[in-house]
Amino acid sequence: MEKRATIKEVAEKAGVSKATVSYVLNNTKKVSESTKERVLQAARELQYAPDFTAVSLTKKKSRMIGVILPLINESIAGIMQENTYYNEMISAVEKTSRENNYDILLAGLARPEDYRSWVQKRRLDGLLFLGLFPEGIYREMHSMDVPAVLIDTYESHTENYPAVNIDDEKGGWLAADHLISNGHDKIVFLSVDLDNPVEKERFQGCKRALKEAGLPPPAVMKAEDIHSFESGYEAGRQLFKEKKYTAVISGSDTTALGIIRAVHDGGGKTPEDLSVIGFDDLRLSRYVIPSLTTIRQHIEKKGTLAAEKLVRVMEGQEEQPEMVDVELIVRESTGKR
Amino acid sequence: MEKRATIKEVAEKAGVSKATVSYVLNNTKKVSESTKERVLQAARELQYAPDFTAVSLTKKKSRMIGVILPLINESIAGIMQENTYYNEMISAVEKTSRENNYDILLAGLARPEDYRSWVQKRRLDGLLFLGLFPEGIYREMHSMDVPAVLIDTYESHTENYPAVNIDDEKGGWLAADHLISNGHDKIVFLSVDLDNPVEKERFQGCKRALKEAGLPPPAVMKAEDIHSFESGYEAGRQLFKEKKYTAVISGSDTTALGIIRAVHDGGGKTPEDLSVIGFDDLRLSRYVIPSLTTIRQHIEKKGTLAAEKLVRVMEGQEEQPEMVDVELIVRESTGKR
DNA sequence: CACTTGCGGTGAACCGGTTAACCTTTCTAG
DNA sequence: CTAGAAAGGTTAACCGGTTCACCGCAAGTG
Repeated sequence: MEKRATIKEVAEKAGVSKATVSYVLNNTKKVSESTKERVLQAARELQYAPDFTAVSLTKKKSRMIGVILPLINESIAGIMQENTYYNEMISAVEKTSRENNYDILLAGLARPEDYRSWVQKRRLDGLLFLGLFPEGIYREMHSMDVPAVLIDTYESHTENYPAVNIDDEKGGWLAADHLISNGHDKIVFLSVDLDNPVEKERFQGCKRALKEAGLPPPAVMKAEDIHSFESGYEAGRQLFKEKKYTAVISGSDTTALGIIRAVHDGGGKTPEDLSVIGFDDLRLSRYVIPSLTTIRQHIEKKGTLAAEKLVRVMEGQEEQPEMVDVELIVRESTGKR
Repeated sequence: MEKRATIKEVAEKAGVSKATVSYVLNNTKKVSESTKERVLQAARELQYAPDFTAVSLTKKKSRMIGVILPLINESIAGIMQENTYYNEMISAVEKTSRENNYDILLAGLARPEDYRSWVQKRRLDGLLFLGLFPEGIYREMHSMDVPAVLIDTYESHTENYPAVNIDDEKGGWLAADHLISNGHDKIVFLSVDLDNPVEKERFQGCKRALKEAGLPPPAVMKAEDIHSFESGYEAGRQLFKEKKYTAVISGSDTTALGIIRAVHDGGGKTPEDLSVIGFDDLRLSRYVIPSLTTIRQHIEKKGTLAAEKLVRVMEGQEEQPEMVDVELIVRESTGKR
């Protein structure tokens, strides 16, 4: 229908040159009040909005930031469908970005080389990595000199990118300490991979708590992944069958829910048969039955902080890593031994 | 660090003109095998990826689609954090889009005029509306002739945009019928606004089921919104206090969870004290305790369908509305009267 | 009164691609 | 042997903005 108006049309309508229109709209050079008014009027009437693809070309800034999510089965669906952690994060990021006039592009990318070409193609001004990615990626990104902020990653991998973390060690400690003070001594730590820095930190925290209580390090049980209900369910089934432990520390609330369900299906009860402690404190965690004892991390705050940090980095400022505090939230899924 | 390579550099390196490079890369004109090889080689070595902002400018296509979410409190957070329905949808959309070489831009827009300028600024090739928006928006969009596909909206509003729906009437019917055949006759329908076409359809379905069973139309109870745990909790609290009804039909699984929790907190049990039936069948619905009886809509399928439809519309094809089937999933949150 | 200065504005190059029009060579056919 | 077509490239205009260099004119200066 209507064609979008261009700057040329606005210029003609206002009887000035393209340059003047640009100066007026960007407030980037002195223009007399009267012409300014004429230009603005014309722009308004034509419903003019500058074409960012053209602007990006000259300014070399797209005002878009890429938000990169981990893939499960070649798709971000795995993560977004199962674990609302990411959703809470994304919404916070979207909000902060919009407030700073950035649009966000959402993607899960498969092959490392896709990252580079994505950034190049879209001229992304910055990148937000949600979670841990293969190490090579960061180096690759670094070599193209694109601002980035990392969430939930540790220094060993970051190539000096600023990161936003939580205090995972403390989280692990809080979880273990809570269980210990409820009389548990047969505690198991559910883990996908203790080499993952996040899990490693949490595990360190657990160990420290147990040590402080004069107990040996916790047992470790392998899980398929840290995000899904199903992997929790599977773990829960085994734990309930073996009956070797009285408490389990799970990597996420989502997984905790799976464990609890498995215990239930096996005929057991939470926390009577198995105390379960989650991680994250998702929205739903206070509503499920039993509600989840969990380590709360302020997800929204983390997302906001990361986005703000990215904005500053894109503006050329130096930024330091930041650590968000965690907190133990005691609810119904854990109990006295 | 490294500057991104431009087509000019590739051309020089390969000893040909910019045009030739473009022809080779887009396979849009005959070029001899030998030159083609040289060009590809040069492109590879320089890690060249065409700049989409430049491409968009000439082709007048950005290969980006905008995904628009409803706002709660000026942010999409409200919806993404509470109700995973949207997340499941978005992931499906992202996947399908990527497969078709489109990137997605995520946004919740506040004022109607923002939509227009957003589309213009970003040169969006198409729009996906998730949910119902103020009527004026669609007209506005229509006037700019941008392809769009609507999800969960009904004709009265759509200005002839193709839409992807579920059979809400049937959903309502299935829910009511299930309850009736379990002996319930004091059923309440939880609703935000019966003028909302989605809710209206579901309510129609309920009424039909009750009528077919020789019962009067169901009572209606007002809820704050259809998406949040909290609005369910509030409703549940009241319902349990009044004890006038034996079963409630909720607008979403999220809300259902809130209801169940409220009953629990009041000292009651689900389904013994109140049968609760949800809508959506989210991932978590089979894991919570009690697991939710619900009307399943294949969310992922809906998202995929909608994205595919949008791709076709953007390619100039005519498209018809589509309706996805729903299905009753019986679990633990409903029981015999 | 001639000479700078400042104001308000314009022209044109440029960003990085695409593509229509055109130009050489070489091949084919009459 | 020559006209015409096909093959393989190149040139240059264009997309819609931004911005640098420059320009005309009125006001200020010595």
